[in-house]
Amino acid sequence: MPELPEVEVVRRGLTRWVAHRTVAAVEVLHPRAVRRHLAGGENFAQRLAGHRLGAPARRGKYLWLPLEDTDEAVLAHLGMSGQLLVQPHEAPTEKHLRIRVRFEDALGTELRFVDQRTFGGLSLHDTTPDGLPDVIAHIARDPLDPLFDEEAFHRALRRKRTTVKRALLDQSLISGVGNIYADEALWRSRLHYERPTATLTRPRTTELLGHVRDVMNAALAVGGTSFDSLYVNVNGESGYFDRSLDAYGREDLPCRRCGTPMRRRPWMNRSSYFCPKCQPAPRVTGAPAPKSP
DNA sequence: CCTAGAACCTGCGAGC
DNA sequence: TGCTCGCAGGTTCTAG
Repeated sequence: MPELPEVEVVRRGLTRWVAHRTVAAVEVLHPRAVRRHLAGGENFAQRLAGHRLGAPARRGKYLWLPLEDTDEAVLAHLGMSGQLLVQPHEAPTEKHLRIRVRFEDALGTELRFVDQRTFGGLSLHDTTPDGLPDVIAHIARDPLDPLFDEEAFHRALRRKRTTVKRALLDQSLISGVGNIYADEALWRSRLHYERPTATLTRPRTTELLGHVRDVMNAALAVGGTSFDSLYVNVNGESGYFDRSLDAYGREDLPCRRCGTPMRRRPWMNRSSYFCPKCQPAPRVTGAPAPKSP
């Protein structure tokens, strides 16, 4: 499941293999893969052809390739199963190939968007003066962004009446964190996923953010090794970081800190993994805090 | 306005 | 063997 580190690995791959190449033709093989491009697949293909792609950028789980001669960018989101692959023309067509991008040069490779579950997609958008595609203006900076506003994040946590894992997954507060790294950072912080955000002190927020950054950087360091010359490895499922996970997927296995069996709880149509001893449930779950003095 | 929960989608593995 | 069902989950939409 691609979260920030996996998307960053893809961005680096695109920087090396796709940046500064000129699009010759685009083939859209599944309409859902361009559903964010409201004018449709044909329009997407036509407007991309003939343009040179710039250096890929990323915010959270979104990445985009600016067009070098206009104020537009190709926006990509991998959803849960999306892959951006650089393949030789002659490579067999993947079962779930959704979009193919051919280039004018003679390098012999093309860019493929492959996506089994079709939650991801590509689209073309105008960019704001700071280079951000306009449709992701609501996405917060991610914790690896030097301009991430930690103080504003903490104030938002204090203001909201929600729980800490919900907040970590709220891309308008902090971007790039998904279910896996949320559970990892919470385990490292010894915080239960249902801890009300309004109870977090400033040092606790700082500690939590530190763990979010640490676990993402650790995954990123490992992810960098898993890609070879013709293949932009985006497959979150193959899981090079799997062996380093302390919480996610470890139901009934001993906590790596205290040995207590880890637990899994259904949570928002997915799962939360945690240590019942290191991460005790908050005493007042869901009790509304007094709003005015 | 704010928050919680459902819907979207497909393949895989477990259980019968 | 072949079927059903639960599960995986990021984002967006809707209901309350």
